[in-house]
Amino acid sequence: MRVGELGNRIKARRAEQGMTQAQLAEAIGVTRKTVNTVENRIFVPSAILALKMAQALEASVEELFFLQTDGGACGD
Amino acid sequence: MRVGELGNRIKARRAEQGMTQAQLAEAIGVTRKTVNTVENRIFVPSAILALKMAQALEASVEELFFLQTDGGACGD
DNA sequence: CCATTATGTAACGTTTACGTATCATGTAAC
DNA sequence: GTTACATGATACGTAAACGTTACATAATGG
Repeated sequence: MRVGELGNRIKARRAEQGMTQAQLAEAIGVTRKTVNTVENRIFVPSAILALKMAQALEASVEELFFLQTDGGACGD
Repeated sequence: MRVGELGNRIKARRAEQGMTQAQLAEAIGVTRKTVNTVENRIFVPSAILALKMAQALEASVEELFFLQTDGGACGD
């Protein structure tokens, strides 16, 4: 599975802010599953969700999410 | 209809860069319809598309897209 | 008037985001 | 061992993103 086009630094930013997945989910009005699956790159979030996550984690969208060429050799 | 949560400045940025919808679409690898419908807020783009559009238009995602409270009184 | 270009929009189909609910795992405290 | 918390992951369903194709419209220029 795995998305492969969109990388993110959600987990790291969350840790820096001392937030759990559940707290982040609550802060932006989605379920914990949504935070979890985006964080683990099961699916690509909408622009709205990306903006909200960035806002809640006090980062820019570009700091939190980034496109990746998906060369392949990168062990997850 | 209308999304109502996500505003954008795609048209203005496109004009500044002198790009048509078709050119922008080609630049980011989607159809013109996709550019058109996102620009006119028919639907919310994915984070990938938002990042690519921002990149192609030399803007940040936050410059190009923004959350709106949808108060209503704000004429587009 | 006719051709071209940029844009808006609609129908139809496939894929996928996201919610709800649930279970499994690892860790820490008791 | 069990209670609690944080995380990972699944099955199922609905709604929406996005592609393809096509047509309508305005603005421009021959």
